[in-house]
Formats: sequence, structure tokens, C-alpha cells
Amino acid sequence: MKPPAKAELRRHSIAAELIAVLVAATNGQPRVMTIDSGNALPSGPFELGHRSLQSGLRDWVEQQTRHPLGYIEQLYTFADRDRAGDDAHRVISISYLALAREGQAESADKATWRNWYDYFPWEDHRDGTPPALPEIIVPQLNTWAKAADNTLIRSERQQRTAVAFGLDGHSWNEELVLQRYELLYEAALVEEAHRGRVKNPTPSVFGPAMAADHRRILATGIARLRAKIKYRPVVFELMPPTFTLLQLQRSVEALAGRLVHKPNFRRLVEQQELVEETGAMTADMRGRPAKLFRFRHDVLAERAVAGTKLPVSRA
Amino acid sequence: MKPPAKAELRRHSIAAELIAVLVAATNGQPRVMTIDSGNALPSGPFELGHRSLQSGLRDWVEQQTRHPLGYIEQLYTFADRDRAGDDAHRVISISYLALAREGQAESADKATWRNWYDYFPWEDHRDGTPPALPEIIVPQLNTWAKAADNTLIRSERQQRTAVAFGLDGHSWNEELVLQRYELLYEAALVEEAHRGRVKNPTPSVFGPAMAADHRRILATGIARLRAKIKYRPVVFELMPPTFTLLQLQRSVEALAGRLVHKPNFRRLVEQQELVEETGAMTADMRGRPAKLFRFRHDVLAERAVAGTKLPVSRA
DNA sequence: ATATATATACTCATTTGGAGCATATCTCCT
DNA sequence: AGGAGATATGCTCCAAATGAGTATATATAT
Repeated sequence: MKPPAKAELRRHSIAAELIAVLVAATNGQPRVMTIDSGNALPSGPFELGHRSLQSGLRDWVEQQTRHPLGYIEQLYTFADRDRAGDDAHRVISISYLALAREGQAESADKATWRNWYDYFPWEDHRDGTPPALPEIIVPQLNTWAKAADNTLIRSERQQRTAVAFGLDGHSWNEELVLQRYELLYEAALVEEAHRGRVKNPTPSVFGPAMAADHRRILATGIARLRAKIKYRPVVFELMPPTFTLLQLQRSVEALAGRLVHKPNFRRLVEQQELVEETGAMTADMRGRPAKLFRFRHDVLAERAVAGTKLPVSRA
Repeated sequence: MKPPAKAELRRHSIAAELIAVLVAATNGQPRVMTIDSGNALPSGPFELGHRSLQSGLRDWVEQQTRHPLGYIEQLYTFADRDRAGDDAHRVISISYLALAREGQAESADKATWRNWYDYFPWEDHRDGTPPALPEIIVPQLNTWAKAADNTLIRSERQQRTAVAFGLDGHSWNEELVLQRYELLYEAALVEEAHRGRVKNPTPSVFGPAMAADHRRILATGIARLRAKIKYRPVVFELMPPTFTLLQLQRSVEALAGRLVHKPNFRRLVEQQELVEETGAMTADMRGRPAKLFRFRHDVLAERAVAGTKLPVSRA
């Protein structure tokens, strides 16, 4: 079979949308760029004038947020009919993960940086397991699991819940952000599962919904970033030119949503030769002044795609 | 900024194409499904009638190859204008990696399974480094690198070549399939770089071109699969229901393009409890009969997305 | 019988990864 | 002035994972 002719291709035309999960890490908190008062991610249609998907994305984000993009990586392409929102005009959503340092310049469209745990309160385990997990979320998921009429579906739901939320024997895996969100969606605990129906008046424990499936895309981005910081030195895209090892550690912890062992973190960073001293020290800090480091940009060339791992302990 | 209205979205309509890298492993060789006498990957337009991207892909592949798809995972979405082929009517290509067991049923469209090393001869290191690498490919890349007028570009080209092909100090990394292909493309050593111009009459060392950018997509799929077999038990999607440990090892080696240490391979497979004995033994083989195993499907549920690693040694 | 090919088991050294302890040097508060 | 609290930095210890080698068992082919 030959590729279809041009005329035939056009007949199947469909709109394509570009969506960005733009992440920063500021003062030890993970941040995500939103528009529309925190209700949506920056996005816009892919147009014939765009040179490439990436440049189209840059255009839209910089126009909507006046914030430049640094590192960019493709996340996923969605086209689910049932999740699109109200009616079914077909749109393909091509999502990207973008990393940057938080700047000022919030502009039109009510572009604002938000703490991403506003949208996923159950994902932040830096101060231990959030109380809402054992007290509210897990019980409600269990109720949902037991509500299945079929024994098979019931045990499958319980199995998935246990793996995703680290129950009976399983340990918490911070990378399963998307699986957890999908479970909450299936269990209709999250507001966007009721789209079109009753508006849930209690945002509290489950966080606020976002437009269309933007919260799912955000979950995808967080999951990808949490996985990636372990084997690629992407954190440095989020750091200022010069930083202390503790600041670096705090950024990693912010993204991972869990604490790491300080001595081991330092050991790994130094033995991997990811950073070099600037010679300067911090001042105006509370404790003992710390050495300032900068990222060794040449390692990007040297090891390039190869393995460069930062620790995020598993227990 | 609100999401654009429906009418506005339609104005930016663009065609979307689904492309599959369908992989099997047969008799210790990696196989890829092609159509048009090995000239293209199975593909077809995404249509309004398709329930989802995945189901659209299944429809096209099964229609073109009469071969059912098993495991499916999204690879990447392309829209580069310059790589599209001849003229510039805009198409978005959404590519997938699919795994299956090689079946009979080759049908219309000249659908055939091919050894993927036909297209990437330099990627098979199971019998040691292919002679063409040091003798032809690397020298030609060095010539290309030196031909840059700018010193910076020159050293950047040499650096990239060294990392990708494991030269001076760097070791061969089997995952860098795409980087290697891209270098060969940039250096115009690969036929498709001459598209529209002179047809290179010597396919030999650099393998044959494919339609449009299908060879690049194949490289993307191989790279993804080589990375994935190390931390997810996907090889089993390619195995028959029952197999010996050596057959399993040969499949891993076929995909990775390098040999693994047999005792260590067995140790890992067994201690991870990925397989269980069937009780039966092989017959009709040359050496000592081997136990037959089957994959323990419950580990997919248990550990799900968690880490399950198969070894492909690094040295 | 012997060569050859495969299966299977075991050992050893090194590296990696998680966790704890000890000490040093600041600021801030009383 | 002195102590509390916070941060920085260095070192040790142990257990698990990993890479590599060796030895033995059981089949087929000639």
C-alpha cells in the first residue's frame, strides 16, 4: 500500500494543539506555569506557519506567559475522545515538558507560577505521608474497589491501588504520579471525572481541577521529571548559575516529593563530577557558610546521553 | 487567554499519520515488519472514525499486514518540514512501538518481516565490532568532522562522533541508535540525506534507505526498546508461551546487539522470579535438554511499573 | 569412544547504595 | 558571653548488586 495521496490526506484533517508543562524550582518548591488563574496550562494550536512542533510551542508559551523556555522534551500525544471535555470535535494534543528558572514577567492571560502540589497534595511526602492519604483517599479508593460487582474487577482494582499507593507490602514509588491520578479519576474522586455533571464543592484533599485534561498532562510531566532526574542531570536546568549543594538537594527533593540522605547525595554529586566550586561562599545565611558551585556544562557533551544519576532513595 | 473557539481550531487543520515499528524476535534475530518490499513501515492516516490513536494504529497495521498487535507504546510525534520528503504539505507523524510474536500471514502490500540489522548493519555487535565501523564508517565521519570550516563545529562533531560510536575512551553504548543514525544523516553518508538528488548506488555498509523518514523512526524504536528491556520485562511479549533460558537470552542479545554473561543472566532472571518451570524439557536439540519456562504473568500486576531489570552488561 | 554443544551450579572480588556518626562554622537569642 | 539551633563537610560501616571466572552434567553427531 502506497502512502495516501495529498488530497486524501487533507480529507482527514484534524486540529493539533501544543501544550506545555513548564516547570521551575524556586526556594525548594516545585512550580508549574499556568494561565487563566491556575486553571490551565499554556497551550495553543499548531499552525502551518510554525517551523516545527517545538518552535510552535515556544511561540505560544512565550506569547502567553512572556517567559522564555529552556530545556524542552516531548511528553505524550493524546487524542482521547472521552476526555476532551464537552463535545467531540477532534483535537490531537501534543504535550511537552519544559524546564526553566522562575522569572518575573508574569503578563497577560493571568500567567502565574503555582506550586504543583496545589494540584496534587497527596504527592508531597517530604514531611512524611500526608495524613489525608490514610485517612481519606485510601479508604475512599477501597470503597470504590469493593463496589465493583465483578470479583475479578474488584481484585484488580485493589491490586492497582496497593501498587500505586504503596499499600500492604508495596513501598511508595514517587514515579507513579500518573497511575495514582488515573485511579482517582476512575474512582470519580477527582472533580474532572464529574465534568458536565455536578460540580464538586469540596476541592480540599483532591486538589482543584484544571481545564480539559490539563491535570492529567501535568501528572504525566511530573512523573516523567521524577523518573528523569535519577539518570540525567536535568535538575541543573532549574538551578541558578551558582548554588550550594543543599539548594541543589532541596530542588531534587521538591521534584521527587521525598527527602534524600544528605551525605550520600553529596557523595554522588561530587564523584560524578557534575559540579565545580566557584571559589565563592554564601553569606547572609543562618548556619555555616557553604561553598558555591556551578554546573559543569562540559559533562553534557562528554557523557551526553549516557548515565548520570542523582539519588532519590527507594526506601 | 481562553482556548480558541472551535471554528478557529478547524482553520489550522493538519493531517495526522500513524506509524508502527512492529518488532518480533525469531530464532535469535530481531525482526521488524515492513510493507512495500521492505521500503516502508506500516502506516496510515488518523481518521475521525478512529476511537483513539492506538485503535487507529491497530486498524491500519492489521489491514496492511494481517498481523495482530500485542503490546503497544507511543514513541514520538514528528512534524519536521525538511525531513518530510519531497514537497511540504504538512503532516504530523505519530509513531508507536509494537511488540508481537512473528506469525505467518504475510499478506497484501508485500508485508514482510525483516532483520532490523539489514537497515542498521553497524548496530550488531554480537560477533564483535563490525569491521565496517573502524574501516569505513568512522573514517568517513572523521573526514566529515574535519571538513567543517569552524573550529567549534569541528570539535563538536568529533565529540559527538566519539560519544556515539564509542571512540577514544568512550565505550560503546547500544542505546545511542538514534544519535548514530542522525550523525550519519548529517554527514550525508546515509542515502536518504541525498533525497531528490543523486541516488547513491552503494547501499552496502550503510544499509538501504526507507520511505520518508521511516528509517529514523525505526532507529527511534530500536533505541527505545534497547533501553526498555533493561528495566521492564517487555522481552516476554516477543517470546513463545514456553521457552528455554537460552532462547530468552538470545532474544535479549538480538535486541541489544551484544552478548551477555550467561550465568549472570540466569541468576537475574531467576532471582527476579520472572519465570516458572513448566515441567517439560526440550527435545530434538543438539546439547543437553533444557527446562522449559513460562513467563509469570502475575509479576506484571505485582510490580507493574516498578523496576524489573534484565541485564545487558555495560562493558 | 570422543568431540562438541548445551545446561546448570557455584565462587570470588569489586562496586554501588543505604544509613549512621562526628566534627566544624556560622547566626541568633538570651 | 554563652548556648541553642542550623548548616556544612568528612568519614565509616554494612549489605546488596554486579561483573567475571570455574566446574560439572547431559545430550547429539561422527
